[in-house]
Amino acid sequence: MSKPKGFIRRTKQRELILEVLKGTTCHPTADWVYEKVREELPSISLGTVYRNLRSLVEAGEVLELTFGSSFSRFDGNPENHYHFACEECGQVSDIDFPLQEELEKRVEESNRLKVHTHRLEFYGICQECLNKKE
Amino acid sequence: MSKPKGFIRRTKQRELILEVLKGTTCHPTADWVYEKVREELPSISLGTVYRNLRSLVEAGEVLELTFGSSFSRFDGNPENHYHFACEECGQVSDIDFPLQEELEKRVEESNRLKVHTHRLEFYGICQECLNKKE
DNA sequence: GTAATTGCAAATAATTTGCTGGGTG
DNA sequence: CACCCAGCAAATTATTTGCAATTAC
Repeated sequence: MSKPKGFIRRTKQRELILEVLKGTTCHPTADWVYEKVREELPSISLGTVYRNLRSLVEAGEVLELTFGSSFSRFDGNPENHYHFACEECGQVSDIDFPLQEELEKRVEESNRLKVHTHRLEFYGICQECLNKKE
Repeated sequence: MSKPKGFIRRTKQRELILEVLKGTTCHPTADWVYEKVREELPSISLGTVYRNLRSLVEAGEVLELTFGSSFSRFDGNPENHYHFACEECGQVSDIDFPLQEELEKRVEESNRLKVHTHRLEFYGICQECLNKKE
């Protein structure tokens, strides 16, 4: 019991991946990281990059942001509103929360860009799953 | 030039898809919509569902939310912070904006659930792309 | 030594696309 | 009757996984 359960061994590959991530302000895709690390360590495989990114995210050392189109969910209400995603059962539900229009204005003021819309969502455990747990 | 450019023809398939979406509070995946519409119209194909969802989103009649894992971007900073995604060039950048911790509390209070974290991002045109346009 | 980790390649999973015939405006 | 759109299947894209060899601790 000396090693914590999710013990992560330190390898050249993992160190390089983390170094690349810490050393860039762009928010790279897995593939970009792969190409970058390959400059140092040409033999690394894409699978290794994916596996390490996953474990780094699980270890809380790296943030993952999902964009793009996969695993989309659709909502018949086209007005902007906010969502809650349960980390336990995967359900996504609308939440009753007023639209924060002023956030967009504040972002436009402090950063020089044009905001069209924003997306806000919360992650946690839904009521049903909370009930099941006790 | 009488018809608007992105003219959308009305078909049985599209009507059914929209009806299914408007008639549910869950936030279905494309596949769920497919199964549901198939109860009415067994001959519909999954490709048609995808194509229609896409055009409905483009027409602004439906919201698309992306969850899950595809097209992830990674961030070496594991602290929660907010992002801006440029709809023109696709770049994702950090924005300088204070963390709104109190949002989580407010959601927990008005809805009975446990919030672990939240995600807030803004979409629009970045400064560089704005400059290019004029 | 042993268990985590690697590289490689094949497998998945969600979504998109080419084609050809059919239905809408 | 032109052209958008359907169905079908094959193609893409991002990501995951099985396996045998390797390496960190």
